[in-house]
Amino acid sequence: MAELSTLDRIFQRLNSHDDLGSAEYKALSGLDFTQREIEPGQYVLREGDRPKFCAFLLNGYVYRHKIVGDGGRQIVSIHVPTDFVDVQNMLLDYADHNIQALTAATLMTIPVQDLIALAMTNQKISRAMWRESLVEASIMREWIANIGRRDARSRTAHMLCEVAVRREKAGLGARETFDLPMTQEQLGDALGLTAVHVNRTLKSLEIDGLIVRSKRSVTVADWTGLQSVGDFTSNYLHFGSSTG
Amino acid sequence: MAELSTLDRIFQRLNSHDDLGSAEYKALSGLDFTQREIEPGQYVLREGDRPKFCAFLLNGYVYRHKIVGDGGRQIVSIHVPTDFVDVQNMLLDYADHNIQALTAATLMTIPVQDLIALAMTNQKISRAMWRESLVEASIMREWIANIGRRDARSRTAHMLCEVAVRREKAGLGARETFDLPMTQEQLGDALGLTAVHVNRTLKSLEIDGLIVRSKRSVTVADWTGLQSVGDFTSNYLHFGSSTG
DNA sequence: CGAATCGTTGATTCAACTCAACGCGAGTGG
DNA sequence: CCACTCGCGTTGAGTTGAATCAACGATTCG
Repeated sequence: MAELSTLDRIFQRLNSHDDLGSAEYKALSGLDFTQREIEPGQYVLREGDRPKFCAFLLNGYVYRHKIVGDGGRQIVSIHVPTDFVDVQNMLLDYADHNIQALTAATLMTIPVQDLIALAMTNQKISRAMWRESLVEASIMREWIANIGRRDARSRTAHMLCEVAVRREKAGLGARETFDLPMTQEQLGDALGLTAVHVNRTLKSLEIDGLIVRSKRSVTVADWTGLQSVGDFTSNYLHFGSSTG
Repeated sequence: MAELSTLDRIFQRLNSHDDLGSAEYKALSGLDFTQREIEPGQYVLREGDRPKFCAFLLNGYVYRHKIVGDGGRQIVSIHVPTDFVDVQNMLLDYADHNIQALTAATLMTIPVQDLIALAMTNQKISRAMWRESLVEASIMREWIANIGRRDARSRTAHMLCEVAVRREKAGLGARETFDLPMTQEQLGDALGLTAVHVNRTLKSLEIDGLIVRSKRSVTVADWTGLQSVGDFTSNYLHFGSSTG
């Protein structure tokens, strides 16, 4: 498979939501893209900021989080390449959460106003971007259920499955080969657990032969088993377009 | 204040997201509305169903929930009158969650295809509905943080604050007078707690003078106190339009 | 090579769950 | 009109999953 251009990747992503044509491709190509390299831990947007750019993630991991009153942090979503990391804020006056790089990452930023203007004049793009935000919301609902109703083992397995499948869908390799470079502290913040308990939970999953760990990375060893422990199905990821 | 017609209420709701004009009012009035009365516990939509209608809630409470593998239930959102209860599903091929009436409720249903068609031809309506769905997503992020990072007391107080404020915003009376007719079982399913623990938590909030309970209803006794215990601010509800 | 960050493990505590009994009010049927 | 049931709320006792506290390894990086 030939290397895809950035524009192709954005087009392909939106095209997965709605059937786009050459008019849309042309319209997208007219956007004012800026490539931006960010370092691990760097903030893309802070709570309270007015969003000025919408970003398409080309490389690396990015996550969004909220800080609660006692200083606790909750990661509310994780983004893999080909995700838009800012559709959620596009039409809102200020960000209700922080966006931060997990690893070194490459973003393609687009001025929010331009993107809104494009969506307002192109139905298909509007529909595709809207759908993108709805699928994200569906993932959030699953996270609510995951954190609210599954125990640590199941919850952790579920999250690993989700990231594995989303990476695979994005063309980043088979689900069995994915790599998740999060610290146990960060995993805890995503799962509503403490780092210590994440450590014990991962160990337990490894002992059961479901995952393999080496250094700071996790690999799936037994997909079926992990899926079963994690009570995971990919329905809520809504692969397949609205017109299909 | 004169009684508002259903159409006025829908217009007003969308107008809170984006400045609409008479063209939008006229377009909305052309929609094929059907009023539908539903009973407590009745399903509006089931997981896996293909959404055919989008509903505007006129009266009563409605909630959405997911069932996890071990039979546990997690409520992922609660709706008060003037909420749209189905924008989340509009562009998705099948529902990833259930929608059920909490109390007797009145819905105004609109065929999904008609509403999409309208949005695709009217930028302002499209933008307003899109924004409606983004605000809902913001509420879900707050729920993730609430369930993941706050203890039972704070978590419960936070949810009470949210419903109180959303009801007030919808013109259903001051936040101190709201009534939440949920069983403790249902509250538990919304908060990721058991009914027994909800009972103890509510009791504790009442002893501290933050709420008053009588029969199956909760009233706010000390708003400032409840807000403080619940670590609640209304930022994430994004009152105020995108153009303001 | 030292410092800092992150992972690992054990001991202990605690918040929330489970189990179980009982109370209460609304509705129902004899 | 009372007895019965049923669903829900309340309370206590005991258990447990996850948090906390604390120490020590391992890894990375300047």
